[in-house]
Amino acid sequence: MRNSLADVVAAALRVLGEHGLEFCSMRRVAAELGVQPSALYHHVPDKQTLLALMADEIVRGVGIGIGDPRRLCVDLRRALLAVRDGADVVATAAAFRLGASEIEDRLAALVGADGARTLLLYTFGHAQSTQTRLQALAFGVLADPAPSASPTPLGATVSPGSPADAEAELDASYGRGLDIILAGLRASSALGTMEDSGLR
Amino acid sequence: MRNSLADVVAAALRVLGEHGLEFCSMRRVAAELGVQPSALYHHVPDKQTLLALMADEIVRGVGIGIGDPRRLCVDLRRALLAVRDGADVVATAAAFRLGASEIEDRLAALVGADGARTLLLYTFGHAQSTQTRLQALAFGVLADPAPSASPTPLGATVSPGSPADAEAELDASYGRGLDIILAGLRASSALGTMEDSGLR
DNA sequence: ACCTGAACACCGTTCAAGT
DNA sequence: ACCTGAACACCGTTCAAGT
Repeated sequence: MRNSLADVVAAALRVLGEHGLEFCSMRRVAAELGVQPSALYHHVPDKQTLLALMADEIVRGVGIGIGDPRRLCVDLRRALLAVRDGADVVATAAAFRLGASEIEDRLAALVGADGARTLLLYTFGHAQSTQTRLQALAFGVLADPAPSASPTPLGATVSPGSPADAEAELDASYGRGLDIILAGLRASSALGTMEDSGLR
Repeated sequence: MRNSLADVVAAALRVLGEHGLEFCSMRRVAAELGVQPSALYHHVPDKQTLLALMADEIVRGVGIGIGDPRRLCVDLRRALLAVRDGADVVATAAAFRLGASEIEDRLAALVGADGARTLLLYTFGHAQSTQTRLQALAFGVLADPAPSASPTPLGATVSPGSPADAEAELDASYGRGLDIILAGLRASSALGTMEDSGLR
């Protein structure tokens, strides 16, 4: 045997990390393996399936042994941001396989199905926004050298300041939104609407 | 003159509605106008810009004269779901132009910047999930004729039941998540953390 | 089991040239 | 101002054939 399915997924993640989702084509993954494009179809039925396997790998081991919903979300976000365009890959795959994820089940056990869904969608959306924004910043697309009437970016309450601490502000922004949702879950469970658990 | 920018955007929205985002290529939009692909580049610098203009059109007029954050979100969701793949188009464009949207500004005036961001990301994410899911249902991909150990779909607390009322359950699912976030905003503003307004 | 080689039906974008 | 025609450098996927 020459390449296994795991080799293909690993190569795809390498291409993703080095070139981004836009250039993570079947042909480039094949080239990364030193193989013809058609060879990939021996391991995987189509590109969508390969992306789903990559998503599984990206979130593998997230929140193991974490019983606190807030820390679980923060850990998921960390995993999404750890690889280039990771949030996009996982969010797209999750849109098809929603409910099939282990993370959602664990979150649902802590805060209920509605709370889990709300937390996950928020976490995916914010992580996607974060990666898009940081990448644009790195490319200088959002250089914004006119500090006069700059529109307030989503997630930044004040002006972005130096490019380096934009990430810190995005982290804080995520945390504040997370706290809003968790406060809402506490309020709802206090009203007896939800199964109350894990919200101390 | 033969075609205006507005004609191009209108044609693109027609292609989107009839064939979906996957097949909404520059070449197909050109064919819809009876024109060569290269002709589009007289009106628009690239495809990304065209998608952004389509997004603007999809959300145009959303929440006009609506002072209640909940109704504003519901109205936005209605607009996203009104056109095929509308949530995808708007969410992708919004990821680049976050904060530049009028809707976000209006929402921010009602519930603060953090609340606005949280509500928007949740609304985009849930609408994307809804459209993906309903389309898969229509194609029979999620036919799921084995009612035994079916995994619980994200957004469905119970089994999907008949295909027709899946949409109603998704609407209700969206509403419950929305109420969680709004309850969190009320709790936070009661703590004096947020500027309190519009949350009665 | 894993891969090659060749093909099919597409993409986005550029650019000289036409009217 | 708006468009054509032709080209460039790509896509995902299929399929017979090789080892």
